[in-house]
Order: sequence, then C-alpha cells, then structure tokens
Amino acid sequence: MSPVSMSQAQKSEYFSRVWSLVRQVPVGKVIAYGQVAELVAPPESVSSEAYRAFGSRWVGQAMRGCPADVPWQRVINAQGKISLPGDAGQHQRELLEEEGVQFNERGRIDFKKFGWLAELKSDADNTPQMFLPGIE
DNA sequence: GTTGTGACATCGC
DNA sequence: CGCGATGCCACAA
Repeated sequence: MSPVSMSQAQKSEYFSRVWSLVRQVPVGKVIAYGQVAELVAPPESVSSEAYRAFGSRWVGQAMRGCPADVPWQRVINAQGKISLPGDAGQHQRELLEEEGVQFNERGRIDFKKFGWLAELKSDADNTPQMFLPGIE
C-alpha cells in the first residue's frame, strides 16, 4: 500500500532484469535488442502491445546507463549490425572481434554462428534454464 | 505542458 | 539490399 510512484521502481527493476540477462551472455556470443526484450519480463504497467512496439528501445535505454560490469557490446540489432554510430560503434566492433565474433563483409554478424539464443536452441540437451525471465 | 528524438523492429517500395 | 514510414513508450530540452 504505497500509492506513490511505484512505476519508477518497476522501471528500475526492469533495467536490472535487462542487465542481469546481458551479464549472462557468454564471451563470443551476441544477442539482439528484440531478443532481450522478449526474454525479460516487462513492467506490469505496460501493455504487451506497447512493449512489443517499444521494448527493444527500452533495452537500448538500459544499455545507455548500464554499469561497467555489463557486456553491452554483445547486444546488437536484429540485422546483426552495430547500432551504436560513430566512434563508439567502431570500438564495439573491435571488442567483439577480440572476443572471437566474426563480421561479414557487409559488417553483419551471423546469428546462426554467434547468436546466443541460437546456441541454446541448437543445444537442446543442455536444458537451458537461465533464459527464463525469473531472474532476480 | 508540448515537442522532438531514440544503442529498435517490421513492413512497403 | 537500402531507404522511408509506422509503432504510440520514455526521457530530455
């Protein structure tokens, strides 16, 4: 019963969930903003339609203010490309290449080889238990 | 309080 | 494959 701005706390929790999920992306693997948005549970105040339309952008906003221990570089867009423009994008590509991620000649990353979800999907025997939204 | 923009995704051309 | 419009949320100026 605290009718004060609880949505603020919900947003904070949402950001924490995004960061927790991104932290679990292994080295050499990448994930798309939309995939992150689909895996983490949206705030209750937000309808699923609204989240479907803008969830990926909120993930980007969470990345903009993420802590230093979050591997923000492993989050890319659905096209397999770097969304961060300019110098920062160059830096992101360098970091990913250092982790073993290979880029296409068009500057794209193959999700079938470096996509984290594709890895889990391909390895069904591993019983992927960590991609549930119930992360605390 | 209004306006503009966004570390996105999808569809149409 | 590239470019533009749409979605109709959250945040900053």
